[in-house]
Amino acid sequence: MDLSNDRSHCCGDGYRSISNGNRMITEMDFFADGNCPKQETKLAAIVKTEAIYDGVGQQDEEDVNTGLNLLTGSSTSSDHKSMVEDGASQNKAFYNKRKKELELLHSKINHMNAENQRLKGILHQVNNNYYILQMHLFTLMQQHQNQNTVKHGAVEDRHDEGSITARQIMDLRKAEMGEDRSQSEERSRDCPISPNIFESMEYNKSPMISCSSITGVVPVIDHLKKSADGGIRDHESPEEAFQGWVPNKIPKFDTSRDVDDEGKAEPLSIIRKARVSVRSRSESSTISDGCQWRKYGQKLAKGSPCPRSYYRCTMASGCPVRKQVQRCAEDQAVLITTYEGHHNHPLPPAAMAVASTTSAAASMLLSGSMPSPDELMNTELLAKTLACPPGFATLSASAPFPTVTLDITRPPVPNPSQILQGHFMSASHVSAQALYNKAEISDLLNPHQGMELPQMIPPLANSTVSAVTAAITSDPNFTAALVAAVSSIIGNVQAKYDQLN
DNA sequence: CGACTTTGACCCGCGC
DNA sequence: GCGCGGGTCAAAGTCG
Repeated sequence: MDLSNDRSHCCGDGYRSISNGNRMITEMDFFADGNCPKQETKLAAIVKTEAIYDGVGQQDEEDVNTGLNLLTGSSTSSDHKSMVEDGASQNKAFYNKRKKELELLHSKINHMNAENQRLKGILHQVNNNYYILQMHLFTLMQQHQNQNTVKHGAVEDRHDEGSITARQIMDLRKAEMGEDRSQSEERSRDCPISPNIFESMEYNKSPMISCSSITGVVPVIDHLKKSADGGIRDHESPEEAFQGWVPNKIPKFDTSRDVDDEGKAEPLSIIRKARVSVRSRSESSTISDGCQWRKYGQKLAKGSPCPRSYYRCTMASGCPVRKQVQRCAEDQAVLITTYEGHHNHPLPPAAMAVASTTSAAASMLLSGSMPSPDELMNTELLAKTLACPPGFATLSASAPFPTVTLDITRPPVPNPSQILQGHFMSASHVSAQALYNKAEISDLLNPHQGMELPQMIPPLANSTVSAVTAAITSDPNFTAALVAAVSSIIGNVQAKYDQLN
């Protein structure tokens, strides 16, 4: 570019930019100050910087090396000095190039951060909508239940509808016992189920220990509860939000959690105390359910020669989940493991397999989508619902809390895939037969794997059980299956909602 | 030495 | 009010 013919630009603002497609060429006119050097330096002072437009568009405004000697005003400098300055100019050009690349990356990072923030906003919005829907659902269910209580009374209502929710059970008992508000609060641990409902229950024939764990479904219901209260309370920490196991001493000091504004017992509080008991045959003292447990106590329960062990989950500090392990008095080969509470941490796949089983059983009890307990006791529809053999699942009310017992010590049924599906993926779409087949193969390859795993599947050997668990947890569809299972549980609530409308 | 188990003591709810 | 039983705590013991 011949600047000799461009003097008209020299005394302007000193800068001139030429846009050329995606390339921005900037010229800097060092003669702009009006103090034009002599004619022999007319070739000096051309500065070109090139910046690549990245869409965001930042024009370079930086110190640049002119590559020329602007100070001497003479072309008679020594050759040595010229060589040194040439090297310096190359270094500076390299530095400038790196700096531009850094700025380009910085620009891209900013762009990605902006996108990340946008996605976070969308996620937040979706979550909010989800919580609002949950709140609406629970409010409708509560209104519906209150109307039925006023019109018909809880007992008649139960028969009229052919179904009963956990809340209805609890309210029924309160109505029968005539509890006042303070009593309700003080007796937050009381059995919510009327004893006469379950007088003929199978529990009396096969004693079970009184504690258990529900993982998976309870957080959802807990959230319903919180939503109905107008959202998560400000004072609630994340740990409190996930609180599942309520130690005996805590309700005494914090019964407000279970009592609403009207002083009625919180309908869903009992849900957190629902329990799932698993009866299985095991030689070891405990069953391996994928979680880490720490024993914190042992008692010799009255009426049983076998001590009862108490464990707490140690996979995360403050995890409220407890389990009790006790051998059956009648058949000491049977190990009864009872879970209560829900984990406040992610579960490993192996634990999720068991958790999904207990969750499915608990959801049948707690979601209200099942027939009345009377029907349940007589026809064991729960077992049918869970695709399990007769006698697999029973509902207990003799214990202080509603308890579902999954008896997996029963004789085999013709279709093992049905058992698999009922035990592990009661609500999933995973092909149980495929899992069974995979398990059989795995069993042949590794017959002694995981001998301490729970005997979840009577028709299969212990090693096969572990193989099944491994097969499930290694299955690429496992996550999808879990999602389907949880969706099904939530779907039970949705079905109830649809039924009410 | 830390993690875990054992075990007696303690707390609390409930029935009498 | 008292005793019983279930559940939990915490110090002591055990193990790797």
